[in-house]
Amino acid sequence: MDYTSAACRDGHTILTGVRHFDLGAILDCGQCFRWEQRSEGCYAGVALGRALVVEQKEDRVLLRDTTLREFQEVWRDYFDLDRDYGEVKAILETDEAMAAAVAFCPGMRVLRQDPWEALCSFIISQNNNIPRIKGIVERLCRAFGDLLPGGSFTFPPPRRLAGRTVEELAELRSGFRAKYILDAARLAASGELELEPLYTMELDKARGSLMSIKGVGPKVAECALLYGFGRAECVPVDVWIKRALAQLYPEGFPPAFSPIAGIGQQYLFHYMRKGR
DNA sequence: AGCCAGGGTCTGC
DNA sequence: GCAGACCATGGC
Repeated sequence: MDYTSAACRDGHTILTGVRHFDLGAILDCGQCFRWEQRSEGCYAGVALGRALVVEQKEDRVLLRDTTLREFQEVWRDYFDLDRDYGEVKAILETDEAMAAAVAFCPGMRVLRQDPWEALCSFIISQNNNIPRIKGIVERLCRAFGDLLPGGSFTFPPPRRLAGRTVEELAELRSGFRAKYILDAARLAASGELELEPLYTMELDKARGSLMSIKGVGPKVAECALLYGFGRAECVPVDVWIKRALAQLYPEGFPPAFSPIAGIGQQYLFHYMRKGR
């Protein structure tokens, strides 16, 4: 567990002794698209149907207007706080190149996001850049999500999108991805594609299942599994990771990485893009 | 103007 | 199986 204590004061939950946790890096490294920086170390966003303002100062993390119960039931898992990233990094640091990536951003973590949101967001991500992905996702939520107190919107569930038309989704300036979003929503809403089993299904079966969606190839499937279904073995290979693999790991990642290779991928991705 | 952005599909060999 | 055209959009 990567924090010492959680306590509620004046309606806010305060975590102390938080380790291996760099809020800014976690929320702005291309794994999620619904958080905006408000000020230094302070971010506002929506996840799992709830709005949150969260702030980090050194080893303390403040979750505004959050009961202890909500922290325990929702955010503790979302921020992957039950995982000991000391152990993860001990494995990764046995490798020289990965040790450099970890050293560049020791506070990186992989979030446990809502599966549908992760799937849909990474469908939108294809051949796209992060600011524009965020824009499309935001317009999608404003158009079809539920209004929350405070003015933000939830991510619309499959049922809500399944009845839309390609034209309506294209109005979000999602381009050629509109038909893919719709196909995913219809499959998920009809039950033809069940998401819940993908948490535990044999990996190659899960990959195949996701790739039955139009517009979902190996990269998007891997992203959905890693970020949405907590499958830490999954390694999305985009152009950056492809370059890194070619240069540093022509034989692939060391086998010892396997159970947490996807987390290693996140350190490496961030290092490749933002490091030096 | 041309290239790139956390890719995938479709076609032709 | 694999290369190449094409796909919408926006920033640089």
